[in-house]
Amino acid sequence: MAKVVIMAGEEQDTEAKIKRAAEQVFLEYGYEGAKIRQIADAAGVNIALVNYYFRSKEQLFKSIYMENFRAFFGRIVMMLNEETPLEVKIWKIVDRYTDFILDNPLIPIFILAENRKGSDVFFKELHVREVIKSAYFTKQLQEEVSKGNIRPIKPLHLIMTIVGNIVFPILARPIVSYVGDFDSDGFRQFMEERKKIVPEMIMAYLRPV
Amino acid sequence: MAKVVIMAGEEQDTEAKIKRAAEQVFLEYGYEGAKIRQIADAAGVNIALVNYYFRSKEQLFKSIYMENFRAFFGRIVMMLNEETPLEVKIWKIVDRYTDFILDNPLIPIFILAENRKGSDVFFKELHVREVIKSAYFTKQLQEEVSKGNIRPIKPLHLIMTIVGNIVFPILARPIVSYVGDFDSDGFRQFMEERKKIVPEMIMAYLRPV
DNA sequence: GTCTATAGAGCGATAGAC
DNA sequence: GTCTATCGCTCTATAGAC
Repeated sequence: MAKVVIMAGEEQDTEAKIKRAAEQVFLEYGYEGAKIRQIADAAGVNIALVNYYFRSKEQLFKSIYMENFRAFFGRIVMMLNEETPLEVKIWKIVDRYTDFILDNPLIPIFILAENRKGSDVFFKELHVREVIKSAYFTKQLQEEVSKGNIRPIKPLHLIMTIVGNIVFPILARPIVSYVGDFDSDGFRQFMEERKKIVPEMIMAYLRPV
Repeated sequence: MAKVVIMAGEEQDTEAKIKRAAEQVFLEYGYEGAKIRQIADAAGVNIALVNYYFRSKEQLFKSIYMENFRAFFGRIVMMLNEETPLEVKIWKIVDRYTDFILDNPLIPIFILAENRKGSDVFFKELHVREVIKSAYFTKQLQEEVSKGNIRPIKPLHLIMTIVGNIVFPILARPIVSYVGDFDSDGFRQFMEERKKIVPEMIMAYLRPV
C-alpha cells in the first residue's frame, strides 16, 4: 500500500511539480522553443528526473497539449450545450469565455501554433466532431430557425464568429496594445467593451429581416 | 560596374533564391523549428552561403518577418484608407482579405506566433499606429456617426472584428476542417460563405436603432 | 561567390551511484 | 526517487581553400 501524504498546500508530489513547470514553459515558448533543462530548473529538479517521470519531451508535451486543448475548445462546446435560451446563452458565453481567455492568454497561441503542423490531429481522440454534431446547441439553432425567430446559420459559423471575435485580439495583443496605446488595464478595458459589442452584433445579424 | 544578367524566368540570383527558400521554411516551421540546413537544402546551396549573405539566422528571419508583417497588417490598413463609401468598403475588404489569406494561409500563424515573445516589438518601425490614427478611415467613421448613419464604434473594434472573423478560421483550420468534415474545397466553400455573413453582420450592428 | 571541414555550444536522453 | 556525469547528436557559425 502506497503511503500518500497530503500536505497543507505548498508541497506537491514531484510529478505534479514537473508538470506544472512544463506547462508554464511550453505555453510561453512552444514545443521547439522550450528546453527540458529550463523545465527542470523551473521545477527545481534535475533533467534526469523529468525523463524519469515522462520518458521524453514529446510525451510530456503531448499530455500538456491535450489538457489545454480541452480547456480551450472543450470549454466552449460545453457552454454551447447548456440548456439556456439562445440570446441569453450567447451573451453568457462571450462574457465567460472572454474572462477565461483574459486569465489564460497564452493558451490560444499555444494550441493554434502547435496545430500548424496539423500532423497527427490527435484532437480526434477528444471526439470534438461528435460532440458538436449531436449537440443540444445544433438542435436549438434549428428550432429557432423553424420558429422564425432567427435566420438560418450553420452552427460552425456562429462558433467561429464568437470565438474569433474574442480570441483574435488576444492573439494580436502586442499589436493591439501598441496601436491603441493601451497599458495592461487599457487592454482589459478594450476586451470588456467587446463583451457588449460581439453579442449585439451577432444578435443584430440573427434577427430576421 | 556590376554585370547583371536577367534570365528568362527560372534563374534568380543566389541571394533571392536563399530568401525565397527561407521564407517557405520559416513560414512552415517558425523560427525555432526552422533549421539553416533545411533552408540551405531548399535553396540548393550550402550553409556557409546562407551566412555569407545574411550573417545569421536571426537577421535572415527578421527580414522575412518584416515583409510578412507588412503584407499581413499593412494590406488591411491600406484597404481601410481607400476613399470608398463605408459599406462598400467593408464588403470589399472582407472579400479581398479573405482571398489574400486563403492564398497565404501560413502568414497569420507565423506572424502571431513569433509575436508571442512580444520582445522588441519591431513593428514599431512600420509606424502602424500613426497610419491608423491619422487615417482617412478614422475620419470616415466619425463622419458617418455624426451624420447619424451608423452608431458609434472605435476603429480598432471594427478592425478586430473584420480581421478576427476572417483570420481565426484559418488559424483553426485543422480543427474546423475536422469538425465540419471538410476537404480542401469544403473549407474554401466555408470561407466563401463567410464573405457574405461577416459584412452583413457588421452592417446589421452598425445601422442605427 | 561558393565550397569543405570543423569549431564550439547546446540539446535530449540514459547509465549508474546512492 | 533523485542525483551526477556523460554520451552522441544536431545546431549555428566561421576559417580557409578554390
